Amino acid sequence: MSIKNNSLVEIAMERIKQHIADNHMQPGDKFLSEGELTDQLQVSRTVIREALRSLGSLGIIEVRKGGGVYVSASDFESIKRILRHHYEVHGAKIKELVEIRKIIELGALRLIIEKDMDVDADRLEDINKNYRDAISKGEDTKRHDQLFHQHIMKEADNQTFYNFADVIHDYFSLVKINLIQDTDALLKSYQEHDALISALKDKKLAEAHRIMSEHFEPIFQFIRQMEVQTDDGSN
Amino acid sequence: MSIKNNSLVEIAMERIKQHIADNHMQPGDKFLSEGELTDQLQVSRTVIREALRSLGSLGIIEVRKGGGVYVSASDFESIKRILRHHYEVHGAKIKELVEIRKIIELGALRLIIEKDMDVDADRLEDINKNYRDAISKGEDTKRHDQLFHQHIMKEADNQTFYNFADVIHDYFSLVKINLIQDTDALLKSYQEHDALISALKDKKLAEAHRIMSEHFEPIFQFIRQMEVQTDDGSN
DNA sequence: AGATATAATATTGTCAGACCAATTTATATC
DNA sequence: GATATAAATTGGTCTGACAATATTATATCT
Repeated sequence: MSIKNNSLVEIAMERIKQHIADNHMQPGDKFLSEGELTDQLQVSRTVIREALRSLGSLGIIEVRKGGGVYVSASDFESIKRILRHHYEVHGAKIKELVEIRKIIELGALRLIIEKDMDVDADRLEDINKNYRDAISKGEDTKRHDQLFHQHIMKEADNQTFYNFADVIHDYFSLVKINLIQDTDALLKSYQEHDALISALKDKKLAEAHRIMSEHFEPIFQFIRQMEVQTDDGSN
Repeated sequence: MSIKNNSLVEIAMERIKQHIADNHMQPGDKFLSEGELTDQLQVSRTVIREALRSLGSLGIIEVRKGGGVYVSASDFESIKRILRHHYEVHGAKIKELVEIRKIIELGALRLIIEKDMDVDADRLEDINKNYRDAISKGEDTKRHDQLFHQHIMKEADNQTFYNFADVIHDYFSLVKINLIQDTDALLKSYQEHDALISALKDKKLAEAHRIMSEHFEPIFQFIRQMEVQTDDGSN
């Protein structure tokens, strides 16, 4: 409150946010139109439009041409956009991102087991079977692998955690990695998934952690190789 | 690329971002003015202004009245802003956030020990001594506690991880928790810090994890109490 | 009466021009 | 060469207009 917003646009943004919060508006609810806002806030349409445009790009509201203004579904799409731009301009340190992903996945296992959640083992095994089929048929395996890990995240029963993990994953997916895995490596990956499911069923945290750590080894090894090749001090 | 941007504003935003990325512009660099942009992109000033306003709120550029447009410092300040908005409008689930913080801190310990980093034990002990002094003097202890944990994050030698941890911490700090700790609890916290330093020096991961988990217990206990009190189904 | 097509209205998108406010740059003065 | 003043640049806000799209009301037909 003690912050003085110089521009009318910032004041308008604040007022609009306040209106959403005060009225406990939910995602999808229809908001005031530009005209109603100009009347209520007593500023020009220019100001209202810039405020709405900003809030739109922040993922707070959604403006539909001809349709009006709506409270936005509050996923973290705008955060992903920022990180995408950040990556395009400044790049990313792949090793750091993989370390983060490992921490997140280990964390998910911990949440599941410490909170004594019963995982949907059937679903996980189903996903993993599709993974194995894709491997043997030589199809695209990446999708199935991602689905497996994504589903583990979901089992952690923590929506905020899941959202952040999703943001990290989106950030990580920008990095193009040329890690080619042969069939043996893929089968090993499949077996690790399987062992992971067992460990989760038996609620053995240390075991699950050990398997997951092992599961991350190939990519760390790949990174180490890349670092040796390009030891020119860039990054 | 295949995404069709309907509005001119979105196209303009894309072009502007592209210009920053292509020219490898650094934070602080002067960008094109509104006039120059209207000339180059051949759209009205309205469109340019809404695009710049959006990019400004995303933390990609900074617009100074009378001074021009500048490439913004690219830390994660804008992400924090989004989460603040998100919190103001939709609130946050404190339990989920604490779980995330625990995962992050455990992850930091893992990084330090697995990467065989030698922690700056002197610095950590120094910080912790100040923490103890504040406790005995009845001063504000929170700052010292935060400093300790923040410094552990830094020791993990992963800037991206540190940035994300900082974002989470900022998000968490929005939640007002009325957790009053008496001197005994605070002293226990201090001793755990001390034990943590020892475990890090000796590179005992399991031990460090055990202590950190114990360190998080009081707040989890507090949350459980709150949940019992307000079991009316709201969140 | 109910479904359907059409017209009217509401709402957002873009444009142009004007003026104010703040900053930056150029100029004049000491 | 330093300083004060004037001019030019640049962003902030307002107004009015028209286009594009979506929603709502109306008329029409079965």
